[in-house]
Amino acid sequence: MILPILSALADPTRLEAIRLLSDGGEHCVCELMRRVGATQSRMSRHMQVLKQAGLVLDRRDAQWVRYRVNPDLSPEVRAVLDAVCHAAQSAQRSAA
Amino acid sequence: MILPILSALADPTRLEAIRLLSDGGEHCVCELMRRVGATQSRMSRHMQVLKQAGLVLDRRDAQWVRYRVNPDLSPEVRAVLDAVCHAAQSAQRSAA
DNA sequence: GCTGAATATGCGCTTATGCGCATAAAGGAG
DNA sequence: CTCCTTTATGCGCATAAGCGCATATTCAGC
Repeated sequence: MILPILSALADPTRLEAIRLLSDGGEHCVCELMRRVGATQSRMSRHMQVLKQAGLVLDRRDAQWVRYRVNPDLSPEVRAVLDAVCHAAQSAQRSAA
Repeated sequence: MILPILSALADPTRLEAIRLLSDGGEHCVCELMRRVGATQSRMSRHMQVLKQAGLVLDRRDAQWVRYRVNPDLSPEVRAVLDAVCHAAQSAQRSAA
């Protein structure tokens, strides 16, 4: 279903987080919270929401938890994510 | 900004409504409410949200108000909308 | 085992969201 | 002017969402 996906993306903290993850790499919570400007608990909870929506996967690595975009997204959902990230990027560019 | 767009789309009633409008035509509130299965006030309010987000335009025609997808959406937003509608349609197809 | 860093979670609070109900407003028909 | 249809809106309510704070949990290093 696309609705939980949209709900998950419709939040500034989560949108920024998944935009950062869209470089294809893995990023831990502490890095995301620094770059997004969120507190620890807030960042953690938002990542849970993205995970629950199936948009991201996490992996324990020592004391860190590395998040990445779910590589097995359906083509349809993938297209939505790409379009959203592109639109977010364009908006940011024109604001700069 | 893409965030209000996503918030507007992240609701079942609104998503279904804009999916119906995505045939490119104009549709009045009474038709939308029937096809979506919503009460009148609910439908009216949801259409206001879509309008506020810039996704749709409305036009008074006698006692009806005809809604249509905003033809002047930026290409980026248009791409998001298309991807979302396509994903919603696919989900519906596989559920049938 | 102890300490510190990284992450998750329980709790209470505040605000936003969606709803129904009733009513107002706008316009056509007689 | 009156009545009917269509649409919008004020109001109150119930629930969801997001937040900070404190605390629990997990793991590495000593």
